[in-house]
Order: sequence, then C-alpha cells, then structure tokens
Amino acid sequence: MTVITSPEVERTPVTGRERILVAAATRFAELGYTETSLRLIAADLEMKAGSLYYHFASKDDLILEVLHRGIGLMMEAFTTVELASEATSDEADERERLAAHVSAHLRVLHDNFAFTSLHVARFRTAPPSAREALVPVRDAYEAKWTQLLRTILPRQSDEEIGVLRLVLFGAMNSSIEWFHPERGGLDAFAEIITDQFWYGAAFAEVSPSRVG
Amino acid sequence: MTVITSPEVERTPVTGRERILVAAATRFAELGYTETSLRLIAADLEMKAGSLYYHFASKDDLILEVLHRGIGLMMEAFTTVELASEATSDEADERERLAAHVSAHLRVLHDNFAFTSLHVARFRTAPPSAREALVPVRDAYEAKWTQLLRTILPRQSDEEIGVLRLVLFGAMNSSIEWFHPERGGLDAFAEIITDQFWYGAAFAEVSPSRVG
DNA sequence: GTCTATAAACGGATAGAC
DNA sequence: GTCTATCCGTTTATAGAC
Repeated sequence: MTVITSPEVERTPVTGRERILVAAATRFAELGYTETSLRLIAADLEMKAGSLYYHFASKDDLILEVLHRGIGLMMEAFTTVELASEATSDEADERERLAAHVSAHLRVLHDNFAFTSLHVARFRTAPPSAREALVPVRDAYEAKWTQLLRTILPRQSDEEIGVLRLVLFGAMNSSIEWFHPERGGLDAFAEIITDQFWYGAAFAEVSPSRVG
Repeated sequence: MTVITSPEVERTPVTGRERILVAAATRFAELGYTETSLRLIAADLEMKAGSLYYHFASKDDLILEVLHRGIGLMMEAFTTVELASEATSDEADERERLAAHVSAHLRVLHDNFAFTSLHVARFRTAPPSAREALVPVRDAYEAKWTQLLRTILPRQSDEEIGVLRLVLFGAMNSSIEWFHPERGGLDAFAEIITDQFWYGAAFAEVSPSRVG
C-alpha cells in the first residue's frame, strides 16, 4: 500500500512561533487588528493569551511581523517575474510583460491571503507605529510598479503614470473582497484585469490582434 | 458695507443631533468604528460621553445613521445623472453617459467623505448588525451600476459585466485613500478614470476621436 | 513553554442630579 | 440637554508557579 501525502502541504515541522504567526495573520485578515484579541488567537491554538508573550513581545510585534512577511512575499513575486522576463527575451511584448506581473501579484495576494490582505484592505487598522515602519517597504514595492508602467507606457506623463498605477492597484487589490480563488480561475481573472487595463472595457470587441 | 457670507456654507442652524452625527462620521472615517470611542466624539464637541445618549440610543445607532446617509447620498447622485441624461437626449453617447456617472460618484464620494468613505473603505469595521442592515441598500446601488454597464457594453457577458463593475468600483473607490479633492482637479481625475476604463491604459495614444 | 492570577486601563451604557 | 458618577465587561501586558 502507498501512503497518500498531499504534495501541496509542506511537512516541515511548524514551530510554536510560526504557528502563532499564522493563526494571528488569519484572524487579523478576517477581523482586522483591533477586533482580534490575543485571547482569540490563543484560543485558536488551544492556548492561553499569556503564553503568547513567550514568543512575541507585544501585539504590535505580531502585526509587524505579519505585515513584513506580506510585503516581502509580494516583493519576491515581482522580482521573480522581473528576472524571468529578462531571461526570455530582451524586448518582450509589453502587454505580456504586464500580464505576467498582474498574474503574479494576484497569485501572491490570494495564495497568502492572511499575510497580504492587511496591506491592501486593512492597512489602516494596523497601529500607527506598525504602519510607519512598513511605509518605506511598501514605497519600494510601489516604485517597482511605477517603473514598470513607465517602461511599457512611455508616452504617458509621470502624473498619468501615477494615477494609472493607483487605478490598477485599486482594481487588483479590491479583488480580495470578492474574488475567491479556491473556485479556480485566477489566471482567467488576471487576463480580464490585464485586458481591461490595457485595451479598455470594450476589450472583447477590440480584439488584441487588431490593437497590438 | 456688505456682509460677506460664504455661499458654500449652509446657514441652517445645526441641531445638536446633526452636530453629533457629523462629528461621529468624521471620526469613523478617520479611525474606523472600533477605534472611535464615544468619549472621543463627545470631546470633539466639548461634551461628555453620557450626553450623547440623549440623542442616540447606542453607538450602533450612530454608525447606522451615518451609513444610511452615505449610501443615500450616493443613490441620489446616481439617479440625478440618470434623469438628466434621459432629458437631454434619447440615445446619448455611451462614453459620455459613463463619464457623467463616474464624475457624480467621485464627486459625492469626496464631497461627503465622512459619510461615504466608510462604505468604500471601512465597511468591514462596522458592527455586523449595521452591515446586515445596509446590505440591501448597497445591493440596490450596485444593481444600478450593473444595469448601466450592461446597457453601454451590450456585447459583454453578464459575468464579464460583473467583474468590470467591481474593477471600476475598485479604481474609483480606492481614490479615497490618496486623492485629495481640496487641491482641485476632481473633474480631470474623473476623466482619467473614465478614459482608462473605456479606452484602456494607452488612452493618450488612442485618441478618443479615433475610437469613438 | 505554558499555565494562573492579576494589574491597569479603557470601552459602552445607565441612573439620577441639575 | 448636559452633567457626574458608576457599573461591568474586555483588553493588553506582567509576575511567578509548574
């Protein structure tokens, strides 16, 4: 008989600290920072609130580490696509380059919902100290997108690029409120977002081959 | 000598109840529901927390009335544009129709920030009871937009229309996090949003006259 | 590493004086 | 209509036993 193991589940032993971090992130994503009490996080792990302080100095420390991992994952996803597109062709099709980044952003967003959703939907619920610490890291991620858009839309002014980046972020990030990737179709969804952004709402009527 | 009065400020005497409502809405918009204590709202009005209970039965009552006014204002703005476009021409240009609605939505959003921003950015911070009460009203507003998009994009499937509405909402509503209308330029901003949604990101290269 | 117990502060809400 | 005073629950965080 063969032992059935899920290939998707990492079998690395989850340390106490990591277990707490995941439980906290999950509740923060669900309820927001203030609404999530340490008692609730502890209860999810069948522990008592006081025990958490052996692993983390404070609730602020918890959210700070969750936020850092979240933006770290997003940055990682971006640079992975960046390196891959440099490797394949020196001057790839611009729409395809955008599509790859949109897909990667949506993928990392939804696959690590607990760690990333706070950034795009509940950042203001985090305490000011945590927000301030994260701003430089978030700025770096946003700057990468701004640079990407500048490259693939060379005729737009810097002001327009800035607005377009925020519009694209608004479209992509609002999806965490309603898109459920467990039903599948994240790739198709990424295509719709990309086509809408690139060709406009009437993209179904304006065939890509005609425009490109 | 003439008495200078600001034409923009309603000189209607603000009743105690209305003063409290505005102060509460302002703080809810700034800090979210949970982070805003009744003691803080009262302090803003140089009152004591207990006094608020003469005007409102509970904190839930306060947020409920704020949310109702917010969605009411948005609904009002939509129907105003709807009636106006019916009056002017029987089959107005579709992009222009969309532009008018986008402009109205952004206008009402930013001009009544305290009452509307909770809907588009902090709805999840409201208590479940208030959220449930508001869902039908919000659904009605969203249905109006869905119907509008269905009319001006007749070739898109219902599924695509649904995604496009959410994408448009994401783009418009995320603006409350970063767009500051007091610096002016809301009309120009509405044009960028509309053009991006309609013609795509390269709208500056694809001139409207060429596409229309 | 986890527990119990508790400190210290803050929240919404009520009662009754003025 | 607004105040003071207070009740009562909840929260983060700490101290010390095991």
